[in-house]
Amino acid sequence: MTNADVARAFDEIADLLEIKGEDSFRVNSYRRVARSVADLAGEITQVAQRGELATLAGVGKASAEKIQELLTTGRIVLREELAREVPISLLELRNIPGLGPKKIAVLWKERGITSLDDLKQAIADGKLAGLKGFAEKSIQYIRDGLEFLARVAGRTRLGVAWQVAELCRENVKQIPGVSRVEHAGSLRRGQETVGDLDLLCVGTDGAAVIDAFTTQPGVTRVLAKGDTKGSVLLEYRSGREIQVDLRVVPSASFGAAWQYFTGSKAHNVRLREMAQQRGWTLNEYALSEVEGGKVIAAETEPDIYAALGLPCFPPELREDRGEFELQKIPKDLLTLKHIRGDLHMHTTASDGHNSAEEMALAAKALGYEYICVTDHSQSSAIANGLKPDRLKQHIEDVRRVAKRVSGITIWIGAEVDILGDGQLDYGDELLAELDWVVASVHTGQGKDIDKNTARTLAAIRNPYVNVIAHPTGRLINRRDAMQLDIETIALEAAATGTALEINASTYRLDLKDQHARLAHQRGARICIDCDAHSTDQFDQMRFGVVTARRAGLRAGAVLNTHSAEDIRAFVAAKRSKLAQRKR
DNA sequence: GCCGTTTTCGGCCCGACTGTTTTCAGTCG
Repeated sequence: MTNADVARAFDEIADLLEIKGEDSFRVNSYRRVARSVADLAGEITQVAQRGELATLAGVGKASAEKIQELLTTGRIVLREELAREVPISLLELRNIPGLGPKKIAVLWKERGITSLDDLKQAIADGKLAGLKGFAEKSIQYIRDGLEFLARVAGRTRLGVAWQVAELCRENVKQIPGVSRVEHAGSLRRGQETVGDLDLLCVGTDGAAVIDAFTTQPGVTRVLAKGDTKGSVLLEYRSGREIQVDLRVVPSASFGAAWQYFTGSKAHNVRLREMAQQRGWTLNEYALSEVEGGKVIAAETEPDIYAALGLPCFPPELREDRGEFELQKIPKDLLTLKHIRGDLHMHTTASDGHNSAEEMALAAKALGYEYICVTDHSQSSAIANGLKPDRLKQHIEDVRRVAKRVSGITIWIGAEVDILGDGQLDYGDELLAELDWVVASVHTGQGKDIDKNTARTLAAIRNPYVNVIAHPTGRLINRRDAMQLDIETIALEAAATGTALEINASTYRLDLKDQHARLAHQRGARICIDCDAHSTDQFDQMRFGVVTARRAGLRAGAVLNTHSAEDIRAFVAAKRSKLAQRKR
């Protein structure tokens, strides 16, 4: 049973209670438990074994018992009782924009609708006529929503969302009277996927700005349009749409609005509670006194946080995952500027699109001090992996490039497959000729957590392996992470002097934020790499950095913020240490 | 259902927009 399974069960209970019309505070407490478990870096099963369930935020005695019940029996009696009262298939309807628990309850109780198909049929048959709260416009809205669901499945990857948001920002900047435009929402917080895009702007004539916004190229539907807020569906690629919201706010309250719309929701709830304790209220316009409405702070985010006695949290940390316990934000929290090189990339020798020289020149142009070329090993046949003789030739080729290109250190390494039994795809003698070795699992990711963990541990113990790349192997929106005991892996990585990667490809972002945080806490060094297959993919480093910031990593914790000398020393230390151990 | 340097009971964040409303409920973020 995974953390996600447990979280889903609690979310379902919350959904069912909500449709049933249960007290919203009770509903919220189940959602809180779901989020707490989903955010957990370790395994919920292990927390349960240690008897520490009730120490999780939002988990009290009753919830702890239900988690335990789920882990031992595979079911929660309350959930099954609810499922007997409320058809579980009703939950599908929650994905339709505009349908919340109340309206779903009406559809169910008044018309016997229990599923998406029921709903489509009822609309087609005109059965919703005369239903309270469902006039013609609402029905059309639901019709559109059903279509939207069919077209847009799920959340958009950060990398894609970022590009669309930048385009949108440029469009809004061009609107007359607009003096400032910023990203907000989960995009600004650097979440790995985003549901919609939030933009914030200062403009002289709100209605005119929203008017221009809702008629920009690519808009397929206007969801809302007022004097200060507009919401549209934007087609950014044929058949792919994303919702974009724009708010127009006064410059004097920009900070309050930016803070508010950046979220996260949970972070803001905590903040407003703190305001309340001081007799203040916080909304998107200002932090102000409840009595009389005197404004305490509004213009900038730091003003607002400072008034509440808090440091101005970087957006990436605003998730209510413990940031409020921080006294101050470390000055050296990782930024893109700290990154001095990239140690995982591919060239035309395997499945990349550029030569080693082209990659080196592109990296040099970014100001990098070093790179390592790491093409695929022989088992990755689809990726044109190198057999030993080809690798030997490749080593010579890259060494020649290294001599030819000045101003950047060019190392030769390999991304070596970790085979099913934990053995590596090249023998130690060949690995010893490389400057740096990336090891990763590409095939046979099974369901057995112990097996997966043992396989990776075996690779970590090889004296030549310097980093485990994309440790869980997930592909966002495509393939789940392989079950892995990250804590054990991190401890062994720390003990052996092996780094764990944050793969910055926006398909991966692996380790993810919470895993990176745990790995760092257990002493493992983190290395952030783009896994670039072409020169333009170096720009994904920003997303790796954002992920590291969400993990709270300071520059020093990340290996490739250090000098080339330090990297060499890191490699040498492991080789000599494990060689001694063998003796 | 959770939680507590004002509390073990009584609270639990806030506003815009929409549609169907004669004054507001529901949804959303």
